[in-house]
Formats: sequence, C-alpha cells, structure tokens
Amino acid sequence: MTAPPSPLPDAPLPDDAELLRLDHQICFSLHAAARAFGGVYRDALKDLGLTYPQYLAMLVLWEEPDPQPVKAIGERLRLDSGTLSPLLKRLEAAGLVVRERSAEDERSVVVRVTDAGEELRERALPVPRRIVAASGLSLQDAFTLRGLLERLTENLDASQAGQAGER
Amino acid sequence: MTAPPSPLPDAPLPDDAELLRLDHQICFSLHAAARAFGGVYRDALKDLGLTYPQYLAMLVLWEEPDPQPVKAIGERLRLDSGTLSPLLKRLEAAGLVVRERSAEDERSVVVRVTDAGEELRERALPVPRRIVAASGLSLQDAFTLRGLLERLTENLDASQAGQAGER
DNA sequence: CACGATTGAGTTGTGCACAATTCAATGGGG
DNA sequence: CCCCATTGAATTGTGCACAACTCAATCGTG
Repeated sequence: MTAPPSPLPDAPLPDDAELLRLDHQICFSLHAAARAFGGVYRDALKDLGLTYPQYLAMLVLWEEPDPQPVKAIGERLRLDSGTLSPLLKRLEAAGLVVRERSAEDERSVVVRVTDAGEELRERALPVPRRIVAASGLSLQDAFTLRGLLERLTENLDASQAGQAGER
Repeated sequence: MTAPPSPLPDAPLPDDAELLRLDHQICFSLHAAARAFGGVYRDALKDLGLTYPQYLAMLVLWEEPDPQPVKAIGERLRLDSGTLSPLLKRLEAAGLVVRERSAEDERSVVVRVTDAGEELRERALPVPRRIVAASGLSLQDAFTLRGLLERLTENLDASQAGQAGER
C-alpha cells in the first residue's frame, strides 16, 4: 500500500544505472538461491526417490490425514493442473499415493497417501534438518528472509494481477 | 488460511517440529518468490519476445562490447551447456546473436550480439524499472534480501560440494 | 612426437512450469 | 426444465534445468 513515489524531488536518487544493477543482482540472486536449494534437496531426497516438487506435494498430503483434492494441493503449492497432473501420476506410479474420483463431485479427483507413502514419511523426517544445516542461516536470519520473500511475492502477485485482468 | 502455530512469546522453543515447519516455509517462500518473479518478467518481456532466462543471457552479453564464449556466459549464470546451448540457439534463430567457433580455440564458441540484439537493448531499458516497482521493496529491504540470498546460496553450494565429490 | 587426459559444446532423456485447449460434471437463470 | 456458463482435471506444446553421454580440439607428459 505504502508506495513512496518520490518523497524527495532531488533526493540522493540512485540513478537509473544503479537501480537497474541492483535489480539485476536481486533477480540473479533469487534465481541462484532457488536453484542452489534445488540442488541440496536433490541430494537429500535422492535416497527417497523423490524430486523436490514431489517432496513439496507429499508434505502437503502428509499435513492432513484425509485425502485432498488436486485443486487444494494446487492452491497450496500455487501450481496448476498442467504441472500437478503428471507429477501426481508419477507419485501414483511410485505407489506413494492413489488418485480417485470424488463421490460427491465427479469432476474432482482426491489424492490419498498409501501405506508406502506413510512409511516414506518416516524416512523423510531427517531431511529438513539437513537442509537447515546446509542453509547455515540463524533462526533470526531465516525469519527475516522468509518475511521479505513473502512480502516480495505478495507485491509481485498483486502487480501482476493488476497488470492482467483488472476489473 | 495459514494459522501461525504458536504466537505465544513464552514458548518460542524451536523444537524439531518448529524447525521443520520453518524450513518448509522458507523453501516454499523461495520457490514461490522465484516463480512470482518469473511471472512478472514474463509480462514485462512479452513484447520483446524474450523469456526470463533469455533476458538474463542477453544482460550478460550486453554488459560487454566483445563477443563472449559460451563457457563465460555459463559461469556468469551458473548454467551448463545443456541449458545454454538450446537457449542460445533460440536467440540466434531470433536474430539477436550469432555463434561462431573461436579462431584461437576451435573447441570454444563465442556469442556476438547482432545489430538487432543491440536495438532490442534499447527497448529493454525500461524493463528493470517495472520490476523494481512491482517488487515494492525499499532499497534498504532490497539490499538486505540480496545479502541474505547470496549468503544462503554460498552456504548451500558449499554444503553440496562437500557432500558430493570430495576426494 | 605420440598418446592419454582434459576441456568445451552439443545431444539425449527426465522432470518441472505454464499457456492454451479439451472435456465432462456441475450449477444457475430464463 | 433446459440451456449455457463455470469449474476441475487432463492434455498438448514450448521452454528451462540438470544428469549423463558423445565428440572433437587441446594440452601435458613421457
């Protein structure tokens, strides 16, 4: 909401080149950090036979005892069916989940974790510890980072929404 | 929505479950932020006919007047030839760059920006401004974020390197 | 000089992300 | 009640990311 447009007309305005440079470095850093995270998760999850996005999907499913509709998983992970459908099919092929049409609404497909999927959960428990250790951030920094990232995402999403449909 | 687990200031003890939750939210946030960034760039770059990674590659090429070897671009972006080769081929097909074998080292391929590529640079100038605006972060926050991300990436990379080859 | 190791691009195969489309099930308004 | 807009999944097509591999050019050492 608070968008400081230009409080100081002749402020120590970082000139264009400076702004652009900073921007580039942030998108670079974010890109690099996301991929570095992916690499560490790749190593940590190799033994479990999961990819990072598959792991995220399993986390969502493990969170609740009841089967969850594909729609709900997509909203949680901010992914659409084009990404989730094949991913869930691979999880089903691995025997970790089953997908079945909902009885109440035949359009909906609910995903249930199998016994094998629950067993995998046990083996996945030590994973986050490894990641936290690898990140090397203090709790304080982690909180700061998470807060900034969430604010950033919120802003970016709002900006994009305003850009597209709009009313 | 997401109900913060324990807002009690009295029991901030980060037991395992707490740590794991935090970790998950950070990887979630990072993932989400990276994709939100991608979405905003997608909009901003649509008119230029560039994808976000293609834009990053062009930024590297625009930075220096001389043609740059594929190797150097890959080191700058932390991408390997498996990703860069097809990407650069698409940029070449779009007429923005040309790739030619280096005279000194026949193994190396250098990438040169064409006149059309230089013209595109002019049209790309306003893009970063839009991104900075969309991010809605103050300069202060942007610096903090960049610092945390770089430290995070460094730690993750180091951890992964120690994990893998190592003798 | 010769030969084996290394280097730099490229190719292949798998999986993620997203736009656009398809299709059946559902639900609301005339 | 019927038609039609909406919804939820899935499919198709493009592009990125990475591992594993191929192949030619280069380098180093005997």
